Amino acid sequence: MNSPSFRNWQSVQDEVLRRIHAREWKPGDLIPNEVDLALEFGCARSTVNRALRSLAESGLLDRRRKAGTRVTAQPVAKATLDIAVIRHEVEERGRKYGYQRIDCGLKIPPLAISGAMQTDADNPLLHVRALHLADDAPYALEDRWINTGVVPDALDEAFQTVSANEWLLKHAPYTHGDIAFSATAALAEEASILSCPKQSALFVIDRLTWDNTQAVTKVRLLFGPGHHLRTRL
Amino acid sequence: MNSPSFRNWQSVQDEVLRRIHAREWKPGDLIPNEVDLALEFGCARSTVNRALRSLAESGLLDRRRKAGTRVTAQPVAKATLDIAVIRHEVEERGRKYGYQRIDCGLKIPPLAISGAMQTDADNPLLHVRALHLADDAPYALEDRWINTGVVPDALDEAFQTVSANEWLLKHAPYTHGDIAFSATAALAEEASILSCPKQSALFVIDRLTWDNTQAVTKVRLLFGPGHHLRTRL
DNA sequence: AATGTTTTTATGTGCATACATATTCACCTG
DNA sequence: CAGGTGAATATGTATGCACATAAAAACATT
Repeated sequence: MNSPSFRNWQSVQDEVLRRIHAREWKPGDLIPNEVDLALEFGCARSTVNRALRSLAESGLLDRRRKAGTRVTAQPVAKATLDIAVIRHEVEERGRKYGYQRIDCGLKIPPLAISGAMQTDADNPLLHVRALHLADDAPYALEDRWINTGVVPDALDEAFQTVSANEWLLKHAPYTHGDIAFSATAALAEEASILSCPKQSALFVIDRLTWDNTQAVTKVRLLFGPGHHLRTRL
Repeated sequence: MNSPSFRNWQSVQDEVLRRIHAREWKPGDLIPNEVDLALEFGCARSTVNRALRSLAESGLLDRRRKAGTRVTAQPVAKATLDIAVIRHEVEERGRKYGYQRIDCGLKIPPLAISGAMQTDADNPLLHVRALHLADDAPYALEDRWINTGVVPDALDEAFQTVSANEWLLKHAPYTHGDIAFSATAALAEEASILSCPKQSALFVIDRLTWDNTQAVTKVRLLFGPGHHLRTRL
């Protein structure tokens, strides 16, 4: 029973992963406690702790004080999506990025918008629409409302060359956000902007960004047919 | 300049977050090193390390040895989606879960499937189609191919009452998976199963699960119109 | 049996220290 | 000046120890 040196937390983690995967420890099973594992692996308890904590964070282990550590029965796969600036997203795929502002101006928003952003119904917000291009073809249509009460500087911007997407990241701090993915059929105008048939199935990302209790911006991104959002898990 | 006790890593993290958010440390800025921060906060370096490492994991800080720690210029928002078993997903929304198997049998898969799964083109796979219901209304259509070479036990299952979704999680180990989200227009048969109009925009999740180098299963989930996948960031 | 109290136990965290490792930066050499 | 070399430095991690904390389990009390 030579223990081939599990002296760093990565290798401890690998070994634990191996045992889970090899079903030596089955889903739902209680695994040995940290002290015993440290003894077996010939390392410090804190090293084992680091490894197990990391696995718990990624959802493979369930840990509770006194109750011990067990293999998650039905691991909730955690797909981590990287929502980057659209320009980066396009360039990372090796395509040329392009940007066209469509329109921009202060407007009283629809009730659905002021409601979601919790602003007064008669309070005008900055509305910006723009098209993101990849290799000169339409990539995504951005429809955004900006709370000028929170980001007054946005009023001085026309978003002609810099997308609101990027400008806001640089100028508007935020604490958290809600994001939702869905599918919708292209309306006539949307279809014409994205140069796709009317009623095409579009991939949608809705994002609402908050600075503590105040909504900063609400954006809807419509992606042309065939768009895929991929990740690993 | 009283330092009101930053003696645990959470409060250190909160304070760092506050400074980033208050723009005392702006995007791109280099922040003080761990030793200095530990001194300022009156705690051990390892405590500061824990706090900063955690922030780096969530993408708010960029850390490099010797180069130091800086506030991420354009934070890549990491949206973590929890992809649970569909039954749990439905029940968590407080709705009644239902399940109907549509069909199930060994079949030679289309080339697109055998190609993606890297199985021989003439190798039959187990094909299962099923409908998931929420409050007796169609919720998601599951179309799945199972590699019986990897999960031979699946042949003994008819998936009449237990969904392949759940059965596999319990019986088939896997190491990793690819997942993709997109939108598609409902074909005639899909529309009829989901009882929605033909050509409706459906939300799609495609998942391909691997056990090391062998594909375990490939599944396509079609969600009815109006479905949203939400998360926080 | 129902309820409240104490003990036990596994994880969670903090600290001081030491050493590892990746980079940068300054310096040296041809 | 180009290019290589080595010192300096910030983060990364392992260790041993101590104590905190949650929660189960054992025990006592009514």
